[in-house]
Amino acid sequence: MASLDDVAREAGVSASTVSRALSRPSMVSEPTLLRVRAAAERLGFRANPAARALTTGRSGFFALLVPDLDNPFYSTTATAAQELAGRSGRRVIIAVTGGDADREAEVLGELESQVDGFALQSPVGSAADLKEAHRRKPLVVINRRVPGLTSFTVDTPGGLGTVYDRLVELGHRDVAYLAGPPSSWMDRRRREELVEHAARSRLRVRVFGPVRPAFAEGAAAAREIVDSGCTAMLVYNSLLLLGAMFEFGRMGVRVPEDISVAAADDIALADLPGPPISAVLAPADELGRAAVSALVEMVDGPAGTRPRGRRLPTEVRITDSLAPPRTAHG
Amino acid sequence: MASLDDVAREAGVSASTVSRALSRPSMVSEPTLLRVRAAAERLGFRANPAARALTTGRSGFFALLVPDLDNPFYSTTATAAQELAGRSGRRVIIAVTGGDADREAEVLGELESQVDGFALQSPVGSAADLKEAHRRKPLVVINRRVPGLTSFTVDTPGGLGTVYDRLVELGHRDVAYLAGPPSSWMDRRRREELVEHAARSRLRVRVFGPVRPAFAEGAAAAREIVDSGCTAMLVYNSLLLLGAMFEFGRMGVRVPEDISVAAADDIALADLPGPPISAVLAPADELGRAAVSALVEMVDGPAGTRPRGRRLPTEVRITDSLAPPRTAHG
DNA sequence: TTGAAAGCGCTAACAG
DNA sequence: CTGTTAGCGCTTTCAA
Repeated sequence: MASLDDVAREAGVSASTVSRALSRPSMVSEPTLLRVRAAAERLGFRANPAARALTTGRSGFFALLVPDLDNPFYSTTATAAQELAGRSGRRVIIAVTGGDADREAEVLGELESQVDGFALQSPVGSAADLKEAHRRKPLVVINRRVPGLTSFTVDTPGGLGTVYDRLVELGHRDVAYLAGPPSSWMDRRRREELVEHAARSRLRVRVFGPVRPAFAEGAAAAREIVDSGCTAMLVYNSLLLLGAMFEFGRMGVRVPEDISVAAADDIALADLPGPPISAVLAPADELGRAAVSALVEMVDGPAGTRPRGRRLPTEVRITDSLAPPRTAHG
Repeated sequence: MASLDDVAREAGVSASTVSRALSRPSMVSEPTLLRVRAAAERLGFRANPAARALTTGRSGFFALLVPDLDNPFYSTTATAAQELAGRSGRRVIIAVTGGDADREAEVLGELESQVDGFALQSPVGSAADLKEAHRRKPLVVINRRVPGLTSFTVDTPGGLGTVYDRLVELGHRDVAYLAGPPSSWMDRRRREELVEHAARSRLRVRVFGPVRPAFAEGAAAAREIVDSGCTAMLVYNSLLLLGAMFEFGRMGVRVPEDISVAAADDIALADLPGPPISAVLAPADELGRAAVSALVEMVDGPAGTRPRGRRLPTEVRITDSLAPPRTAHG
């Protein structure tokens, strides 16, 4: 593997000139620049990242902590984050925490010296712990709002509100909500919104779950929800909804004739054949990109830079998967 | 952040002694060891990975290249690989290639100087390119067999054979195979097996697809398969099968009364309510762990060590999702 | 068993 | 604009 010195020799300049030419081209004269580049090219030079990290104190890595990779919402965020980071020559280390607070803290500690910043997807640790971690390294939070930290969330509760309104309009009174993991900040927010809506309308909401956001869990909950007599079902995420609808199919329960359905995100719901399903569309990829941009700002900007977080808007897709309740037909 | 020197001062020894105590404890006397450990503990010392990498030439990172993270088979492999690597203080960098050969090569190049070895999940590059990459860094292949490289595969074709046999026994003659991505080596192997089986029995096999292994694609293919008159359906993976069954539910097609089904892996099929579904169970997590162990061997062993690859056995689960064809009933 | 010293490959003052 | 000089924090001979 060619080193900086090899390139310097090849180009007939000093090592520092090569270093400058390659990382701050504007500090070098045109002809030198070209000569260095040519030499580097010829030798197939690639800067040793460890050496660079040692001098600069920056590794070029960001860590993205995710509860799991099976949830397509997370894997979408992760893929997008990685893609954007790659454009500026950085890499994203994805670490799976299992949604466990201890594991999360552990990973944070282990990675602290290896990365330039952290993005935490739906972290479960206490706000105090997260802020403490942020004192040591730039850190942004995804899918949860932590005062004092740059947070990126999606306005899913607002979107759900729109869906509730539509259900009221259609004449539903008994609505099921199939809840996601209890440790999820977003699920809490969604339930709050739901309770609020229920309070100011004739809507009765029955909460089912909480469950892990997996296909099989949605399927497992389907019968109970149907038996409860609810005429509409809102679901924590699309994976659960698909699972529930899968079971509806086997049970002979029809959508929307027998039950109206909508989910809180639409990963995997897209491109489904047949009539589209109502959903609150959350830009999972946008979330990943926003987190990375913020981290880049924090790392490149003056120390202590703390970019504003954002709440990304959702798109509410209301389709014929919402219909008047059976009893309302007569 | 405390450095080795800080610990040395705190413990009243030299930096080299601290280094030895922490990485090769047997080279240090008992009392010194204890003193050093205590000092390190007190200061919360963590070795700077960049410095260590610079001297040793090893980063402690492995790279795992995966086509995508949405496929639960891959995310399972990745999670297991990461978990096992963590136990020996190593990390796995997951890089998403999109199943694109150019991207795969690019990532291989970019990461070459950052990692100690590569694990390639279902790589699409030519065997020559993979071998070339292996000359530069330890490399193992998952889900594809490349002569001359340590490869870990699963005997899914063999498992599928068992399923075919059962279908023949039950009296099926027209079987559908919903194929996965054409670039997939495993899909090719499965189709070969299928053709072979068809040749030596009365089984007629119709191939549908190829499709991306996604839920929606399975759903999209369902109608065509039913309309084809096939009485049984084998599917590239469980995600596709779930999608197809989802659509069957909406169409009123019953399993197994109207069509028998089985899939080539069972991620996401497990824990489903109702009667279990026939599947060739592939140990995705075992694959990830095998790859990491092999890499560890290669890195720790003498240069040029090349552990034997393995073909992991599958478990064939045959259930009532396979039944005699409708026409056979009379 | 321990310490001193050199050096991994790069960047960043500091002169010139 | 370019070269010289010091390290970054660790591991590893080599001597003691």
